[in-house]
Amino acid sequence: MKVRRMAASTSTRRIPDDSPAPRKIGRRRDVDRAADAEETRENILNVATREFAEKGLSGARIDEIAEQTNTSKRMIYYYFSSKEGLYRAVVSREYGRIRDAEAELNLEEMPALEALAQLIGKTFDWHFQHPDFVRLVMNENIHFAAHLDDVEGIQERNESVIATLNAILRKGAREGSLRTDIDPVDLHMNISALCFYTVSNRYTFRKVFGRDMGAPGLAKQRRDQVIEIILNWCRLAS
Amino acid sequence: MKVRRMAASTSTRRIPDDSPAPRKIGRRRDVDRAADAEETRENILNVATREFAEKGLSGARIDEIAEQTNTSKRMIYYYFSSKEGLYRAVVSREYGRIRDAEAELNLEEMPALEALAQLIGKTFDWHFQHPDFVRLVMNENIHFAAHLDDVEGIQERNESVIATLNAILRKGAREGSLRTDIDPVDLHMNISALCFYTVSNRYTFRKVFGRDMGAPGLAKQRRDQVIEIILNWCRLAS
Amino acid sequence: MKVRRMAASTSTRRIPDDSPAPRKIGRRRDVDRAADAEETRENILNVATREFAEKGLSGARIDEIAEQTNTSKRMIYYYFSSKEGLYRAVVSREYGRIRDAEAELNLEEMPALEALAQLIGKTFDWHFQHPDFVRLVMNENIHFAAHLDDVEGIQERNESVIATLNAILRKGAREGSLRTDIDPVDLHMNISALCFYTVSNRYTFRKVFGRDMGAPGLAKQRRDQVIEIILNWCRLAS
Amino acid sequence: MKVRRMAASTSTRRIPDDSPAPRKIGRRRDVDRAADAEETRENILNVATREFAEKGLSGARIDEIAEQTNTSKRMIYYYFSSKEGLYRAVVSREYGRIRDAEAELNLEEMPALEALAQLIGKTFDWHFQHPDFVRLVMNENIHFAAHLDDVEGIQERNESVIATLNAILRKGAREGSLRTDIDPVDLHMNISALCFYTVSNRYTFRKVFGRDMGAPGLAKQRRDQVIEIILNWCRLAS
DNA sequence: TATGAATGAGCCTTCATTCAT
DNA sequence: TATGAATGAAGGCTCATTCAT
Repeated sequence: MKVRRMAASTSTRRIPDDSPAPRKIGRRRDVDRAADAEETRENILNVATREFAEKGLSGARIDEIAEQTNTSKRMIYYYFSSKEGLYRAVVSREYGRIRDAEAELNLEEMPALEALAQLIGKTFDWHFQHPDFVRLVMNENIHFAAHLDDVEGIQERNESVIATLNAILRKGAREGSLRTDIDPVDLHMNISALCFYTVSNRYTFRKVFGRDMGAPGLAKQRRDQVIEIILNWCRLAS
Repeated sequence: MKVRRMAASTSTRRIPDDSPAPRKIGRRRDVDRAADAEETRENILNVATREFAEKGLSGARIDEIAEQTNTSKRMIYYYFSSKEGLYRAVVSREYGRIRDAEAELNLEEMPALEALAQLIGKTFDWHFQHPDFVRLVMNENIHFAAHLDDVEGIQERNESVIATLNAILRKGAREGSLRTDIDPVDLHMNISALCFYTVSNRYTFRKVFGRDMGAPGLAKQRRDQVIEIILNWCRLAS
Repeated sequence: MKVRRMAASTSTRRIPDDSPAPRKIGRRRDVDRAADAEETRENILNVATREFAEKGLSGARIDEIAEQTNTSKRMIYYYFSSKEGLYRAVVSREYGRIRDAEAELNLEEMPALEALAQLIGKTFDWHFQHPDFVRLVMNENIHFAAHLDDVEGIQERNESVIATLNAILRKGAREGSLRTDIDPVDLHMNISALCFYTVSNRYTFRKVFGRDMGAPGLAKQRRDQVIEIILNWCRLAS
Repeated sequence: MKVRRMAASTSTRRIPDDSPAPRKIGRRRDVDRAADAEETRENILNVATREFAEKGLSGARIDEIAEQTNTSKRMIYYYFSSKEGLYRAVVSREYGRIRDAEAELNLEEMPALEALAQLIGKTFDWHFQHPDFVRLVMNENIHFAAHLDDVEGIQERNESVIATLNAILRKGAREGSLRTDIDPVDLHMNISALCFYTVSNRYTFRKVFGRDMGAPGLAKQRRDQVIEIILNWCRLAS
């Protein structure tokens, strides 16, 4: 006997992002179980990432997550033990994905100013393309970052940005193009602030000031402005 | 008040802020009912502001709010109709409180650069002293600012900052101290971003980079830095 | 401080009937208090009759009744003590209104068959014009007529119909126009059944059989048919 | 079952009817789960039918229904989504049960008058034995038949009565025993009215006229009278 | 590994009723 | 008499989680 399906009415304000769409593929027969298991886990995580990003930890519903999944609710508990466990896994994975972008930039070969500009631009783009990550970070701050404890290697991984910025700053010092009294963590903080806010506060800012920072047209301008602000701050007045 | 006791008080990570503590005062006899009613409303709003800021819309519990109140759960519905109605009232009031600070500054009498510096500092201080507001704004963005529609006069009130900034920019132009190609909304956006992020992302930033942007010692330095960054951006290179 | 008014959204399927519309008249100053009191009572009863007829005893809301009244909720309790007390007063008054119509007919001067036809027609019309009464009677039967105990003189008043029918039957016997083996209570029961059902089961019958017994056009035909059925039953085959 | 105990069992005026008593049987081991599910559904429906018939939609309490059930309140929502959903299912099922009785009668083989008499008698008996159905129909009319929309095949199923009556009328025409100007829907309406009213208005009629139409002794007489009235109406005067 | 059925605890909300002025 | 504020009790409904197969 089928129970009437609830209206579900998921939010209509979905904004586009690059999260991989949860695939509803059929079971393959010629692949071993382990692959299936990994696939199931990924499938659950993808769906959960969206839900948690959109509704927050307490707003998300296990039932709704399960429904969008290839598998059943039971599997969520099998793999992640609890709602919070799933949330933690989502946050953990999302944090793990950050900071892979800078590696591709070959910053060492550029002058410091250009390297810095490139890095800022890349950071801006990354935030802009990952609103779900931004939302998850907001959620984490609302929960006082309580679920960030056991994310393996999170500090190490993030320290690579600081190292990169430090290298740029030192090269700028050698070149005489950048100030020498700038702390790399401060630098990262300010870059982050300008990039993060553009995505995180998009909705309230639009309602209050009538300007949509996420509108495609404005994004390019905003990107340039962020670069300009940071560069103006770091540049050595000549 | 005989309310069912909740499972556990989860609010162990409270950070201090300046929200007025809900007063548990006795009934005054020489004051008419209307005053009591207003007092009851205020009392509920104060408690609810804390709870919603700390747990979010779906995370907050009406029972827990009622328990910290002078009145009963029933009165919450009497005055605010629903949980969302209460949340809306909280957000509305909180947004109404912003932008009262700048008026005290007498910016007109200062040179543009100093006026701008003062305004930035004031904005920084305001965010720093109102973490609950910052958290509520984060919540609103998570909900796509869905509850900001009927906040009366929200745009008008906030436009006053833009007007103030515009006045400063024009005076700076006359003085020859500030660039003439800066849009006041952009200016506000960047000031906000740097101030807001300092409070909003405090917890994740501390976990990931080991630096507590909200620590009393660092706040002063951060304040100066934000001023410096914005000023460097706006200042006319001489 | 005004509490936001609820949507109220009262049913839109109201069918027209002749219940006196609750008057929202201003207070008259030259009339004594007693008259005002009686007026208030009447006002409340009129509103309550509608609400109870439309929603039933448990479906009706004291708040909604009070809102449509000239006075406040407190007055309902002042005059009627409780929701059930109000319901009882409504039922009582409604039952008191029935059986006033036949008196106007001057049945004594007609031949039995015509008198009977007139009485049936009048009964049909009365039901047709008082759907709220019909609905209240349905409600009472759902509650096993538990609130009909203390309606003063209810039996006496209703016995007058039986007496009238008895008179007609006896005249019919003398005339040789009506059967002599018909019990007046049975007769009333059958007349009532045919008239009552036309109004009471209007909605389900329409949904199930596609025919609206309450449609203006059909009512006249139905009236004639009811008369025909009863007359055919009572008439002495000649 | 550990459900909060309700204030008082108000169901002291229960009248006997033939609804199947909710079975409190133990779990069978050799039957698959699906059967249990169906059983649970049936169990809930049986209890709910009684409660809704007795108290109406708004008067019935989900808690009280759950308490009389083999399962918990939660399961009611699992299977029926809401109180109204449960009510709808009850009404739907109850309407689905009607009109199964006539099939057993072999009316085709009888003369028209006898067939009609048998059908009326059967209809009377059916109403008499299903007071809960009658009460539910009263409730539905109080709600303007709002919940009868999605009862699948309700019109088709009920049209079979009309078809049966039509067949009888045509045979009567051929035989010269019945009038030819009688509409089958009208015929059904009048039969229904007399049968329905006998059950539906039992309680008010008893209070007002002192005669209990549902008393075992009177029922037989009433049955015959209803047959007589309809037959007298339809019979071709010879 | 997988799934439909089941559950206890508790959450949001409503209602008839009363109080203070 | 009249009114806005207040209330206890309970009512409908939801959620994360587990069980039986």
